[in-house]
Amino acid sequence: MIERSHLSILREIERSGTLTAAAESLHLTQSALTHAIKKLEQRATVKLWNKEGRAIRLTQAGSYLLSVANRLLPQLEYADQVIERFARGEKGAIRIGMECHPCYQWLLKVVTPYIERYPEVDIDVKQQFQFGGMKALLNYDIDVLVTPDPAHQPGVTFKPVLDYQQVLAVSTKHTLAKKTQIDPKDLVEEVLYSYPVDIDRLDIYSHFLTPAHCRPKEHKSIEATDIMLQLVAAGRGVAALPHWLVNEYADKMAIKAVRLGRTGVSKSIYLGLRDDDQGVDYIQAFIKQAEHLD
Amino acid sequence: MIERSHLSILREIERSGTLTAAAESLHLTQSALTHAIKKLEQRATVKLWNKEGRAIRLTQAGSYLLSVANRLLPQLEYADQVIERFARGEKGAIRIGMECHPCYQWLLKVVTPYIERYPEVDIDVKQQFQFGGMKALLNYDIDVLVTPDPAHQPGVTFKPVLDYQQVLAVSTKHTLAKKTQIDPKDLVEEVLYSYPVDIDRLDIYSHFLTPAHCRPKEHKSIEATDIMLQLVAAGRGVAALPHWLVNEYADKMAIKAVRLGRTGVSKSIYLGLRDDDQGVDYIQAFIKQAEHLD
DNA sequence: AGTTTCTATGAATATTATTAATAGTTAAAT
DNA sequence: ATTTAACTATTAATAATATTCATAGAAACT
Repeated sequence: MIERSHLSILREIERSGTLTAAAESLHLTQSALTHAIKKLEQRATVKLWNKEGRAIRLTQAGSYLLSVANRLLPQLEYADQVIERFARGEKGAIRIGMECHPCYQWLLKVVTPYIERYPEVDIDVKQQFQFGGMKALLNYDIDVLVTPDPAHQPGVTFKPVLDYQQVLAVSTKHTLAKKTQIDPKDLVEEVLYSYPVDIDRLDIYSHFLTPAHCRPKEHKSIEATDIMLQLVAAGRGVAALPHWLVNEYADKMAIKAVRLGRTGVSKSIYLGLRDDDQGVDYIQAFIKQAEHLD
Repeated sequence: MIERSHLSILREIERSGTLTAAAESLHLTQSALTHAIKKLEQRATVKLWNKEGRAIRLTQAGSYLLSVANRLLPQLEYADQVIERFARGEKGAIRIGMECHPCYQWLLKVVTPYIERYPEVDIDVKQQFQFGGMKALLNYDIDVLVTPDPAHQPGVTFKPVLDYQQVLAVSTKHTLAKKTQIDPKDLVEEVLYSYPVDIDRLDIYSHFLTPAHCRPKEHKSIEATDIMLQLVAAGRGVAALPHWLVNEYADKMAIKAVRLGRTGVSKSIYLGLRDDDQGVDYIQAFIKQAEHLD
């Protein structure tokens, strides 16, 4: 069994030419090195060096092993380095699962500064899960779950990272644009756009319309935020979205954000992660980055 | 420092799924394995596995190391095999130095059966040495020296492998072809062909002409045996060569071998090798092959 | 609940690696 | 030819490491 130490010895003896010098740079005594090569040759039952006086010269078998050493040692040394970076929490991968459509815009603001500080951490964002975000997390398909609905579950911890108001995005020319607040009944004659998710997971229903027993004239779902807001700007309908998202688009499009109800609809975004990963540096750093972004 | 054993552990745990089973196939107790992975993780200060109940699952760092294991272990295992073959004397290389021009034909007859029995041994034949064959041997430029002149030197041993008569090759139409033996004075009117080496290393001089104070009318040197014998067949001259070599060509060409002097000129070919290599199986086998070829 | 299977742990032991001390070689220097 | 300095080998002692034993604690299965 060729061990790493054997390869190191081969390489170092060849590099330095004498056992004494090689022992020195291997942080061994000359005696230890002599013992080591003796044992190696005995176990392999093959001579690796011919000793001529004090000169030492590789046999054919030794030359072969030296070539193995020169090929494999650098790879092992690189692996050491990589593991060290893992250990220092510098290296890794975060697979982020998104269970919250508009959060993508927000996530970008977290990720952008993060990847500058942790260039060795790979970021991967997934938006589709076969059995829901929580399952994906528990099944190690993702490492961080971005969601507005924290579900309690042993082994997973959620942290709120963003509080915001859900507002109604309307065209600046829309009659509702003049109001300071929207009442549920204001929407009964409107076309409402939303992302394609279940109605009971839409806050505009669960926290606003349904309690008031109202519903919009029509409800259309659409995936892309840009297009949704284009349609809103064109007066084709309204959409309930985070205020920061609407404000961002308000510069470029003829849209406006109006508060929902008298007190507004408050929401939070949570990051969920496995307790396993609590101690992982670069994940901690990611959470921190997200928390300090209000 | 990632050791080979660590990589083996990584791979085996992943392969078998449980520590107990992995320990078994690593020829360890479960306890030893548990201790080993604990120590590994401690030294690297990085978790390589997450234990969930009795299930075990690689962390990112662990997955990385596993990929290293899958890449490097096969190479180490192959190296083990190669070293074993070296140890059994099956594998190696013989660099043969030729100091004897006509011996090349003879060498072929040794090498041909040899390489069938030792397919893993590389054969290399060198004909030119900067400082002579002995120096080449001592300097590890060659491993075996084929020579008619064994020179005593500590560290090198010569073995005779072929005894033969040096004969005169003449055209079948030549007047000398009718003689049963050649006298030195027969050559004073002849053109003598030889290989391009020093005259004092040519037996026809040292053992035949010079003792009789004779010399040929003309002496021409030529490298290629075939062409030399073509010229002899054409009656352009005569050449002193081993009898077996002349006999071999006598089938195809109009040449004949005639004994030199009353008793003939006897020669031997020797194989020289370093005492170092005395114990090397495949070299021993080569010598044997050469010896049993008379 | 009981049983089996797996993992973790501490202490004892066995194995292996390393050293110190020293003698023996070799090559170079005088 | 002797001396010196540098290197290698060897033995016995010691240190470091790996492995086991015995056992307890979890988790999965019946």
